[in-house]
Amino acid sequence: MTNREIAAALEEVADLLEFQGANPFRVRAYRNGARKVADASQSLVGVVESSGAVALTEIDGVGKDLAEKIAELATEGSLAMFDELREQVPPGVLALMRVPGLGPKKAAAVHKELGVGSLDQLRAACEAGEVQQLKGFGKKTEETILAGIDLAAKAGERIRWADADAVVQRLLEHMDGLGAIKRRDPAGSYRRGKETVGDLDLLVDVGESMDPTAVAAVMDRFGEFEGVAEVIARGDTKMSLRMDSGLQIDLRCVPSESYGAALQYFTGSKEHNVEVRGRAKARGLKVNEWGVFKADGEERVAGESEEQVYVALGLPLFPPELRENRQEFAAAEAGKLPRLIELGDLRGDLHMHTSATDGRATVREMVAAARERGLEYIAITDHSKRVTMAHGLDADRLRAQWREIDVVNEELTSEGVDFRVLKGIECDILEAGPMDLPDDVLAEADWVIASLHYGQNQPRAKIMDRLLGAVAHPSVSIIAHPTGRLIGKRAPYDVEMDELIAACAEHGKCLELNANPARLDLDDVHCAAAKAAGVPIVISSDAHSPEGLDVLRYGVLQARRAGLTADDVANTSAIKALLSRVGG
DNA sequence: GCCGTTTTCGGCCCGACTGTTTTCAGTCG
Repeated sequence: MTNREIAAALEEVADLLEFQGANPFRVRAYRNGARKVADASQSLVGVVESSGAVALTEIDGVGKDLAEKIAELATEGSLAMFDELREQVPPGVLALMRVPGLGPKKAAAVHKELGVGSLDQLRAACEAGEVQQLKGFGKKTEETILAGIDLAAKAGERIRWADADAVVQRLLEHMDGLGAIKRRDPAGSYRRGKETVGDLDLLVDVGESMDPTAVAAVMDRFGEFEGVAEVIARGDTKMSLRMDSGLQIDLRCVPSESYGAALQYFTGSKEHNVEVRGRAKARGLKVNEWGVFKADGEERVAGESEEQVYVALGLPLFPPELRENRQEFAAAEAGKLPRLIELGDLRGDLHMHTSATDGRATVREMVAAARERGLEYIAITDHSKRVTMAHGLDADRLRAQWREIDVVNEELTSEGVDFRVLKGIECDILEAGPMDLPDDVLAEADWVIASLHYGQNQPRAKIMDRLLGAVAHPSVSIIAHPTGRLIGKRAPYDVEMDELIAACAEHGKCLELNANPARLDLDDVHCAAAKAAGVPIVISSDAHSPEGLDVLRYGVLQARRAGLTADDVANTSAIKALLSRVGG
């Protein structure tokens, strides 16, 4: 089983236990375990095979029990306790808990009292007016549930960060200019730069005192945002909207003295905050969204700025991208919190296409676009001939393009421009294993990307043969979009990432972090694993047009989540250093 | 189910909002 599959199983165990009314802390332990498994950079099957179940207890939050259950999943592919739980809880009941407003208690009630075991039955029971008769339920609750059933399909659907960003920018533009707003920041998983975002949070500083008039003005303006379908809730400080698209946006208004605490709190992650609060408690302090307080009284120790909040707890101001309770607390204690890479650190872009294949611009136009964006070098890497739909290049057309690149480089040199174009190719790894172009052609290239576009559904052994063969090829510099996943659309191909990373380390090859917002491949966990193995990451745009270069920032955000510094990313180097570091 | 700078037992983050309630449970983040 993959780590992801093991994590999904543990997560479902937690759901089932929660439905049964189990000890909430036991439920939390399973959820926490699921997250740790999903975040693990090594394949846990491999860990269990080489070191046994006991090695898993090294993972923080995994004790003897969970270690044995994870090992059982890893070696057997199933878990006896999981199967028993599934027998006790009818299938379909878990879907009930995904209806907004229906948590484990209410879901259990409708199941126990009314025999409801599916969304269809729940709808029927609501429409028959049976649900409002239950103790603790009423007419309003029934209506909420009925509306929630329709939302259940959409709910849980996360949007890409880049799409969330578009909404955020529109929202900020809509809100800005209102005098009642002193400061404002989008928070939540958007601020942490997660590759997908479930809902949006906007935090607003309404001034020294929570002037009700100011709050009302902010909330009124918020409610007038274009595309609002409904106001879900509106209280004294908090308001929630649902957009036509189904996206939920939460607004929180806080006084200036609490703004930093609120920003810290609403940025999350939940797991990071649990740790923060636990640490506060150990220091005799209490943290909530209003500030840091002495545990025994009302005295506020911090709250105005986020930095003050962390400092009061003896912690550094963590970059939002690292706030996942993965390694950040340990790194901070060791004084090894990384200085994360920034967009300005990138000096080149090593993956892009031109109109010779499926791109829209010429080599010269791509050079101009890259120079406008402050880059010092690019590699032109069009598709190879196997990619017939894109009119991929054969050896002759490729060599013709390289002659053109020679001319462009000579022009740049004669104009005194410090910019260089590398002669590259995105060469397919054919279904049977070999590269799509002859070795002597690849040997002439400055930069060879190896990619897998066909036979993506092959079994793991075959996929790995192809990838490892490419890594060992003397002319190959890098594996592009190593898992092939498209976020929310296409599953990754069956890659044993540990093995691929180890091979890259052995042969001195790079792995790509493809910055296309639909790909972001490698993901943050795998990037961190590559870093740990000393494998350089290359952040690439895979641009098919001049504007396509602008996606680099999404890749940088993902790299930051992985804890990457400029040194971990090869294309932060000047051209000479790059080529001496990673061949070509 | 996990964990230990007062602990191997007894804790485990904290508050807003809603609805069904006259003081609180459930849900959400």
